[in-house]
Amino acid sequence: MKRVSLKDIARIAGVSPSTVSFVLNGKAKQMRISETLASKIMEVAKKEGYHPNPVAVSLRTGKSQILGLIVESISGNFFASLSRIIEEEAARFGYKVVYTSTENNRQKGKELIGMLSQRQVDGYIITPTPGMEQDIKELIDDNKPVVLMDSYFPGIDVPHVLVNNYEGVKKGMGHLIEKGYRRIGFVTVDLNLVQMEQRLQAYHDCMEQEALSTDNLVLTLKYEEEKELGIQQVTSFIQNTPDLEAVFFATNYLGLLGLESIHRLGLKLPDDLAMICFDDHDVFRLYPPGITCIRQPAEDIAKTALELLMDQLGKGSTNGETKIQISPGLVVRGTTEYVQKVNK
Amino acid sequence: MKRVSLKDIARIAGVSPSTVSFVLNGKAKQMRISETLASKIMEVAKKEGYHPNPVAVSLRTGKSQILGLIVESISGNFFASLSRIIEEEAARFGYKVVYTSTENNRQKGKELIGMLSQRQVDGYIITPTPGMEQDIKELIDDNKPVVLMDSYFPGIDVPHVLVNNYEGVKKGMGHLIEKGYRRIGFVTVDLNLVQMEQRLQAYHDCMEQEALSTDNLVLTLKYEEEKELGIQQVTSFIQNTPDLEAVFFATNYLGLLGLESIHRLGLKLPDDLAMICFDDHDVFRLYPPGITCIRQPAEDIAKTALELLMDQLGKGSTNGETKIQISPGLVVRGTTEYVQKVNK
DNA sequence: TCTGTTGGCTAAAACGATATAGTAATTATT
DNA sequence: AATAATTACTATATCGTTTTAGCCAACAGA
Repeated sequence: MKRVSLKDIARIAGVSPSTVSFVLNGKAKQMRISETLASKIMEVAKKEGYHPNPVAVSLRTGKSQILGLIVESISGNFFASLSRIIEEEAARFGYKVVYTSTENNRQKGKELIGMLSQRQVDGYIITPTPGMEQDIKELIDDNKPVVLMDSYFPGIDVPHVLVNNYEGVKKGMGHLIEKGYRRIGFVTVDLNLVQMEQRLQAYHDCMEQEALSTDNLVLTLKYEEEKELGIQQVTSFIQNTPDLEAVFFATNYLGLLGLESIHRLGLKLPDDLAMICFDDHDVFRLYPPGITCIRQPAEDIAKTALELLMDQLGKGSTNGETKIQISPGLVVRGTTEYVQKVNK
Repeated sequence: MKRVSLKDIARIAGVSPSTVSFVLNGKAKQMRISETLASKIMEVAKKEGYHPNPVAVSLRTGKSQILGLIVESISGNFFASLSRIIEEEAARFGYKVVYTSTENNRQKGKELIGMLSQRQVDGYIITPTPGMEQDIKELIDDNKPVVLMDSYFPGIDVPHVLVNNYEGVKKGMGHLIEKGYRRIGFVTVDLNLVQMEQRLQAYHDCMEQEALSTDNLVLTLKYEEEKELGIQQVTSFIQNTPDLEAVFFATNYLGLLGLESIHRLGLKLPDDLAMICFDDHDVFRLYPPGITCIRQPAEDIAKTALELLMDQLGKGSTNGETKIQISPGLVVRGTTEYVQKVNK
């Protein structure tokens, strides 16, 4: 059951290791190895069940055929499906994917560094968190192929793909307003990331456009906070905001907190309160009456991210564009379907 | 920004690479390198920011310090938390973890082989699916360290850790019966795995013990089936089973199907039907009135699995036992709390 | 003085591949 | 006929480590 090495099959075929290497790497004619010998070598290799040792290849070539995927959280089905698609796509290009998540070990950016510093990967797909800016800068200074997903840093020039956050919120707000809601609250988090800013900005713009006040209608939670504390803050926000008709949650995590809060307050969706959330979640589909949300097209994002990375790795279909925003979809469910509100 | 190699720091320190290697691997006194030289080398290494190239180490030693984790599905929070804990624990022993899931590429067992065949990992933690038996046999014949998680093959002698499925169902059934439910259905899947058999067996035993019939009360879905088809089957099962009072779902995936079915039938939990599920899920906690379930102690399972693996890798706290079953917990939520039923 | 031991290090061969620079034999060019 | 060019391969260095076997002093024993 011993692994056969290239040397082994060279010995068996009665040729030199170099020859075997050339043949097996498809450089047979380029190195003008005769057809007969080439096919003989192929045969031997197949018969002996030869598989190159990727570690040796990696050491020699400096390439690992591995991509590093750094997500915020492996659980959460947005990232889960992202990962799955990326894995599939990467496989088509002959790459494997290794995952790390920043949420797990709370050192966030630092865990990333650990991963980065071993430099074995050929490219990075990263969903950035605030602490990472410096590390990412280092990566690109180092000429490592990097693609940012789901967010980006305005200060650094690096390829990225994310959903059009502004458009997403605008769609959601348009829907709420069309349904007759006017007193619309917005719950967000103090994450210093562009996508969060864009979402909030879109909210403000939409409200302003309708000449609606946003005073005391925005709740900003702290990122590093306990879940329970978040729930309490949302609860009191809902409770203490007069005439609140609808709440827009800026992330699905916030939406889940909101669900707990609403549950505790004994409010009925959407009769007592309408809700909409940026980003979908299993729970939103199942939790009656279904939570209306802005859905990020995971498949598009993942595929695009991989394309951008492959471009950098020289396997690209280079269409040139490196900063891509993808249109999100509005998924209307029960929490915005209270008919009475329309006529109010 | 170039990587510094061991050779570099040897040159800088004015010694041979061997000496550096010895010092850096803590073999200084064993190889009787003088204290002064040793500390000088350490200093240089630190100053130059030396990190050994894991690829080279791996090639030379044949060890990668990487563990392969093969789960059924990366999404699903049972596996998500398993992975997280395993990653943490592995780090304490100096191992990294790479994930693969069998669900993603539907070739299941075959995807595994791809992973296995590259043999770069030092050990395997696997949640087995039916097709894998042969592959796992090969692994252990090959003397690779393997631990099975969440299930095992009675035919092969390999360390494993899983929840005590029999006990789990028994707990759940005991709870239902205590609450007064008698017409209890059981929804399972035709997966040919011990844990599924044990769950079903426990159900039958419990019913028999109470002298209750199980005729037409068991629904077995096909594993490879479309989700929608599953929902339809569960729906018609619930609809066509007279006097059905409660349903025990054998996995959380089935429970989710059940939830959809119940939702579509417009039944109210637990008034119209009680439900309990093996294995917890985010949705079960949030979906009103909360789904009662049997919870697998993910942390215990993960830690134990890693211990078993470390035993095989010679870093063990070897207590000898290699086949471990862990007691599950009963999490009572709203779906089994319909007070009227008790007095029925 | 010669041999034996020990201390303190280094040379060099792996690990399994790839890629550059040859080499020997044949064929083409002038 | 002598040189150049081509064909069909091979020798060898290299990637960055680890590890076995040695080497050279210095010192001890006889």
